[in-house]
Amino acid sequence: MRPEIEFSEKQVAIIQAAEKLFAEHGFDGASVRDIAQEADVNVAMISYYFGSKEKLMEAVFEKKSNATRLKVENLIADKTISPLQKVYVLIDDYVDKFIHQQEFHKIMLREQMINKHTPIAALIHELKKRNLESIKTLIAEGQKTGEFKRNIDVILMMTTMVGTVSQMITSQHFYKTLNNMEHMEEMEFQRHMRKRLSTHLKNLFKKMITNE
Amino acid sequence: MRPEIEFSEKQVAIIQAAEKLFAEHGFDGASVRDIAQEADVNVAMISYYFGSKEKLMEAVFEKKSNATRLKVENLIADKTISPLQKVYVLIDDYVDKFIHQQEFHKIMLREQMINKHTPIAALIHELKKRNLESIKTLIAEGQKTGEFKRNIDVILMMTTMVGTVSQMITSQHFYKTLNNMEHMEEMEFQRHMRKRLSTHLKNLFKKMITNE
DNA sequence: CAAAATCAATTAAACGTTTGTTTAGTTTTA
DNA sequence: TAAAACTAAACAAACGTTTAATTGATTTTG
Repeated sequence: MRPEIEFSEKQVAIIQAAEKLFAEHGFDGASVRDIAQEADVNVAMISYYFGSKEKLMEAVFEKKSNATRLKVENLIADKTISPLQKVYVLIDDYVDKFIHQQEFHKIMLREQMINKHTPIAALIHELKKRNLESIKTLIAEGQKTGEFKRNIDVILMMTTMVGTVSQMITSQHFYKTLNNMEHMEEMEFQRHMRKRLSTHLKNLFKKMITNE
Repeated sequence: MRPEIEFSEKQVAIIQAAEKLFAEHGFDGASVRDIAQEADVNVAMISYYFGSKEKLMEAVFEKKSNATRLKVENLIADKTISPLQKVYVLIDDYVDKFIHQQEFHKIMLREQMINKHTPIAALIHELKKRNLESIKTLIAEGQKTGEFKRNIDVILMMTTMVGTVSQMITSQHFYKTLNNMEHMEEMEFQRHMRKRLSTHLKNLFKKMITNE
């Protein structure tokens, strides 16, 4: 296990600025000069503290992935709701998170697209593996109670969930013009997308995993 | 309708080189110098003939999208197979194309991720809209024969198909290590992926669109 | 018909910009 | 006073694009 690293005030400012600008403009789109300006810090401080832009990205990602991991593990451990309800919460959480942090998730998608084994790809890998394990135990739980059927392909099930949401976000401009929603307020459109994605995925998952 | 443009020998060489290198290294990853070398042509010829790297990409994309459009339209018009079989063929074709031209499809994904209304995004947009129309008529056909049920959300259905395949390709390295397949031959792994994706999507679609 | 002019094709080289990073100092802190 | 924090400036590499000159072929002209 990695020891927790203490960050100074300026380091935190840099990480926050990076998180914001990476999320808004992507990894390549946010230059170190932009980030330094946003954090009100000299450009050289980024290399000084983090070594490189890439390492800075790792720090940002590590911060975010810890939160995600905890949330999923707490959901699985919850004894007050049924396995199917947990799956529904999982879907809603994922849809919400992706919609509200679109640009940041796009960075993750881009990073996974590269075949290179970058440190960031390794971190994403680690997070996904952990979450997949949690979800497998959740499915097993549902199978024990008889709610879920046998022979569920959990990996492809998750691939479909992540893929559907990603694709929806990725092609949202296409979706907008297709439904004459260009004029719609951004917030309203996000609510619409959230609802429609959630409904679609819950229907899909119910058919995939339950006995009728 | 756009008039067909005649390309000289060198222009064709450039387009082919670009198609190859874009597919192997992505848009940013393939420099104009690399492309010029591959086509055995001076760097300046790219700007001279196509105006810019971006415009070159448009030419490459346009060439490819014509083939796709024709294939889908021919499938829909086929009177020898049932609507459900057509959907299955559609799935297989899409899975195959994506698997065999992974890097090129990644370019399309990246291009759609950018919110900017680039000319390439517009071309993708156009192609997708056309294909979506074809598929809607296919679904309507199946509904008329009673094979398919009413109230099918075609847009989200396609989002799930495209998204699932994209996500599988995008995270294939993760998938490999998860199943201890790092050692597997690339061709064999592709066959495996193709089969598993195809099966999963056909199951999914059958449940989504048919009455039982 | 041959010479001259015109135009597209082609080239090597340079341009201008942007990028992440490093250097060589200076200031602050302990 | 020594180490850490911080800075302005320069650096080096890569990129897409443009320039200016040359070649080759085709057309115009005398």
